[in-house]
Amino acid sequence: MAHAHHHTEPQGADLTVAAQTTLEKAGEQWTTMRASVFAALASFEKPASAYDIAEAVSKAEGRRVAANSVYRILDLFVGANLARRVESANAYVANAHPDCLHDCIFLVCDSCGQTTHLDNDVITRGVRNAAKDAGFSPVRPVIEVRGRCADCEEA
Amino acid sequence: MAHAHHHTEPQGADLTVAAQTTLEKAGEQWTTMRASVFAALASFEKPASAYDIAEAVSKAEGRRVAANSVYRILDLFVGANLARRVESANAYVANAHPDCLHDCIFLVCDSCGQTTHLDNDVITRGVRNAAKDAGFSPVRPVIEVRGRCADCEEA
DNA sequence: AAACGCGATGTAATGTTGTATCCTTTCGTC
DNA sequence: GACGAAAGGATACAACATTACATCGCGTTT
Repeated sequence: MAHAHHHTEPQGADLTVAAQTTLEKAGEQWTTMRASVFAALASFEKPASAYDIAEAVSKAEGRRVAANSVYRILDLFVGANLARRVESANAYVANAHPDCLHDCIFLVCDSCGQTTHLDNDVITRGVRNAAKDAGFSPVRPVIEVRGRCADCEEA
Repeated sequence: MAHAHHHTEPQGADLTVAAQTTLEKAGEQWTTMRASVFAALASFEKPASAYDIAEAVSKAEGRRVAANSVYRILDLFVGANLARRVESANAYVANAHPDCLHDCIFLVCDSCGQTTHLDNDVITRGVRNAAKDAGFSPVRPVIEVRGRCADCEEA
């Protein structure tokens, strides 16, 4: 069944603590580098590319951080559900609820880039089932919608 | 409601004729270059990148065809519904039913790359409605599933 | 303490995907 | 044939992603 929970968005410190806890529970280390990447990722209000993050961390640390280090850490984060990749934008967003595993839906505004996150288990279950019926198994749904957000529409 | 139609896949000549007809009906020209790109695209049984296609056309024509020409034509094709872009693979597939406009769902095998195409209007309608309810307004759903296909699973 | 294994990170190079700019060709129309 | 518009070619570059290999820190073994 659909589990009920509030999706109020934790900010700043809370978010980071949740991320650290989750990562450590998964048997991975919460290093300073990982903390920096997570902080940078969380500081964007739009999906950020690996290069955006590399640049942000570089600036924050006063040293050059290479893209591939960022990619490695982002992959780790995605694997641990601390972050998600927005496929249609080649970019990443922090996941405010790393302990909550459901598939999600991203609405990406083509005009301003703002991305909102929906959870709709009815839809995602439908997609999973459709894939399973076609013989696919294991399955990772990618459900995104490109369009114009309400703010950009009225403008 | 879901419209009923058979999705038997037209092959080769039929597919090309349908593509040409549709493109011309849209007021665009069916040039030799476009025919070559379409033929190359249709000749792959998996989603092909623009560079894959550039290479295939280059080989077929015995001259160098640059990626940007291919991109231009693919964009045209996508706009006219002759082809579709698989976002999670940065690649394109020919659309066997250019006259049929519904949103579609791609199942992409992470192991062999084979991609199958589903139509499920119940799901796509759900996604469109969810986006609309969130204030999004023109809307282009991207629904893809990464996983392992039946053939790769049993192996 | 020296040697070792191992995970994390750094460095550099390279590969892949996508756009921008400017120029030439083609083709319909007059 | 002259002309303008659409198509395509050439080149460069920007953005995204991976690979191979070196190094560092740290706990364990000897």
